[in-house]
Amino acid sequence: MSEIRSERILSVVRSLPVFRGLTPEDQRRVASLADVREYRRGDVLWNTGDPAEALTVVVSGRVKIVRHADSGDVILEIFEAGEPVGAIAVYNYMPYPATAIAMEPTSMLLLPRREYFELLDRHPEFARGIIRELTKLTLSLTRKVEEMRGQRVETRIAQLFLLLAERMGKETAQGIEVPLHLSRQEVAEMVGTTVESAIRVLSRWGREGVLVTGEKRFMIPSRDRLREAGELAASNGPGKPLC
Amino acid sequence: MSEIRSERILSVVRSLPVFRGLTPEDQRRVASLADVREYRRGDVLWNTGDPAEALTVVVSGRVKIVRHADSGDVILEIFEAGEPVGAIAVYNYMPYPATAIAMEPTSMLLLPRREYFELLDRHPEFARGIIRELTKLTLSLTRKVEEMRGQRVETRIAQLFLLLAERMGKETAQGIEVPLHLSRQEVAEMVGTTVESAIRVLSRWGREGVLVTGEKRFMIPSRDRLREAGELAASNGPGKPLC
DNA sequence: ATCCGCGTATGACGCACGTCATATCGCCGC
DNA sequence: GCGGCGATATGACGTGCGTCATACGCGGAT
Repeated sequence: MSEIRSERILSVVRSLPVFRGLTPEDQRRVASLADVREYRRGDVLWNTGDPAEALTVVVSGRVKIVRHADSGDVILEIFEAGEPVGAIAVYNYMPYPATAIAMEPTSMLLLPRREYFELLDRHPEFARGIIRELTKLTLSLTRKVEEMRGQRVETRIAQLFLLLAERMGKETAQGIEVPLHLSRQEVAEMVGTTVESAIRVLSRWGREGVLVTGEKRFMIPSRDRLREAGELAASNGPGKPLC
Repeated sequence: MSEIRSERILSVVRSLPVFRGLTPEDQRRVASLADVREYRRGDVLWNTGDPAEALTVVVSGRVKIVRHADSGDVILEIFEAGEPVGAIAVYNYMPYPATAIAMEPTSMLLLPRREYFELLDRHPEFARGIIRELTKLTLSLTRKVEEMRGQRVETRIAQLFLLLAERMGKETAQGIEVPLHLSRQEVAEMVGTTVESAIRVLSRWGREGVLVTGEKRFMIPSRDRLREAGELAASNGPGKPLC
């Protein structure tokens, strides 16, 4: 029983890119100290303010990072398989600055902080991998700030889905498929608007065939049509009163 | 001449917290490889897309990081003395993702990438300092994203100045002084709005004595009054139709 | 079957704020 | 002196979208 479990954890460790640079014996050590946990959609991995005692890496599934503001929640980021979540908090002995929630059935690997630091010190390659992830995160936040400003809601939603298509889109016969179950509420939280506005845009695009919501996924028949739907807005006649 | 200069660079290196953990001989080595440059207000340190060939640390003065979007510019961050700027870009061999501009007479220390990496590898303490700065940056961006959403312009400007007061405010007889020369345009770019809106809010607050613009600085007579000016908005009667 | 809760959808209303136009006040160069 | 330029200011106008209300379909609980 426990044998089977530890065998499974070892294979999980081997499968994660962050641990690829380690020696086989270090991988075994990591596996012996790590734990794997399963979550269902909606499960809270941790809340804002919880102490960060372990490095958590997404093994499969997806996790959203949410900040609760008075004026509604904001989804800061979505992490996928292979990505470390909350590496910053663990590193700095700080409480988690935001809440983490599973968006689908998800399994996570947990590595105690102690061991995390040891790896950082002994394996420069591991450290670089972590820093690279931090970089991705920073750039993504940067882009988010830039997009948040001024832009119309339609534009932001279009950009969101174009980005998602780039990150996790699969080409199919009918266009690009984004295999992600996002509620209208979640879309709203990602672009910083209200549910109603998100619904209005998405249902209209659904009718127009620009972006079709399906069973736990979205379809983008044409990247270009989505892009221009976001750009030209309700611009009807000539003259450009829009920014 | 060159002697005097290198002497000066050495003292600069010694004065920067990031290099404090180094051995004296390493400090001397860093100083011998580093360079110091001076800029005036408005000078461009680098543009978006420029190759990042050196780690730059603010010695004195202030630098703003700007992203040029179609719909206007956005100020992402302001760096002060002691803080490394663009550490991410250098680390990842990537072109700078944003433009850096001096906001005041500013001097910067430039350390070639090669040496930067050597320090990272040989001095874990140095690496930790860098990661700590990255952390601060990430958290700051996180907060920015959260504030950008939904909030009214007044609220965002109030939060901006409360934050600045916290970061660089000095208590005086008339209140908190923020010794920073920000044009209305720059305020607008920091909170993601237009010059006109920023002007309207700031000039009104000036008349009301909530936030007074002075010669290259701002005065906040009362933190609380500024806070409530941002919160209650034009809410007059009871009932809360505002978010 | 009935009720409740949740996600989705759609309409009406109003306001905050972006846009455009205009004006004043320095400061600089000639 | 004058004209041009940039920063600050203020008013008028239009609208995107947040707010509120209402409605419908669906799954789970009793």
